[in-house]
Amino acid sequence: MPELPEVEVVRSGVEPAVTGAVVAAVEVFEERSLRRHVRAFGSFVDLLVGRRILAAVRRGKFLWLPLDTGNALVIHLGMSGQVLLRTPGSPGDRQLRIRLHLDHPEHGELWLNFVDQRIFGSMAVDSMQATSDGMPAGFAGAAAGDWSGRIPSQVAHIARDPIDPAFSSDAFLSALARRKTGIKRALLDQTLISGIGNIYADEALFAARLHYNQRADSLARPKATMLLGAVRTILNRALAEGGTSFDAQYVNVNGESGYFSHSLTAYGQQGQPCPRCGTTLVREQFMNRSSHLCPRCQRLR
DNA sequence: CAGGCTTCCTGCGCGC
DNA sequence: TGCGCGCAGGAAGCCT
Repeated sequence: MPELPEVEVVRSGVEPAVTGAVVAAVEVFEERSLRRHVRAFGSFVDLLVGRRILAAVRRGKFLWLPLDTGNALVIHLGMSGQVLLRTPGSPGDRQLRIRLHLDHPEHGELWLNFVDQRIFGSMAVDSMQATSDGMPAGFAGAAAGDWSGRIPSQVAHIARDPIDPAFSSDAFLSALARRKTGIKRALLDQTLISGIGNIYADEALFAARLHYNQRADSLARPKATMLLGAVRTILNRALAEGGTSFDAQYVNVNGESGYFSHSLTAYGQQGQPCPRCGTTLVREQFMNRSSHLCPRCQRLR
């Protein structure tokens, strides 16, 4: 469920704690949380212990911590993943899957707990490769370094997200115009545009008055441009509402970090009147998940 | 080869 | 009260 804004909250929250820290030890409590770690590349623990973390970078819903070896610790939260910072000796978090013991030159020793109920999330150490366009691989706050133009290999196929300065609106709109699939499928396709999940897809489609199954190639360019604008507006609003400080992240117990539900006008609002026309909002099954929409404002054309 | 379906997962809430 | 089922959905991988 974490989408771009929630992952960015995690990134900005852990950034001060991990940047410059050395990994002193690693505990893996759940092997399935390493599903995306390629064992042939080396032992997850061995590739981390003794290494210094250089930054915290995000593209879409993917987060990675570049290491002084040139590799990166790749983190994906999946459906239910959380990254929690803890004082050493703290009582164990429920569903704790992996723990990193960090030694930070300023903050001292701390634990980075990877908690994940459904185990759709994962951690992996991966090699890095140059970005195909030579631009910074993702968002890293104000930080920059040799790692900036490099991306973990297993993230290389993920498209840039719409709030990335290097995101090409033109290329996206052109690709959209060639897609024969439904517009919601396209929005959720992380190789086309990243960072959008079920919740913000529904929000953006509501704002743009589009039915989830409207074919992507049927949208006139101005309509597609308007939809992209709606996506950006919604993601930026959630980002503004989700800002969490280092201290807040440190003590955050539930760590769910958002779902900024007060700003949702479509998702989960079935049965409520449409804010535009008063028609009752509905929930429909689509792609094995639910879509929330106004049957009057968002008609299939 | 684009498109789309299946699979992986656990906790919670609901109905009987 | 307790059991079992349905539901939540990100993304890899497979099939058509």
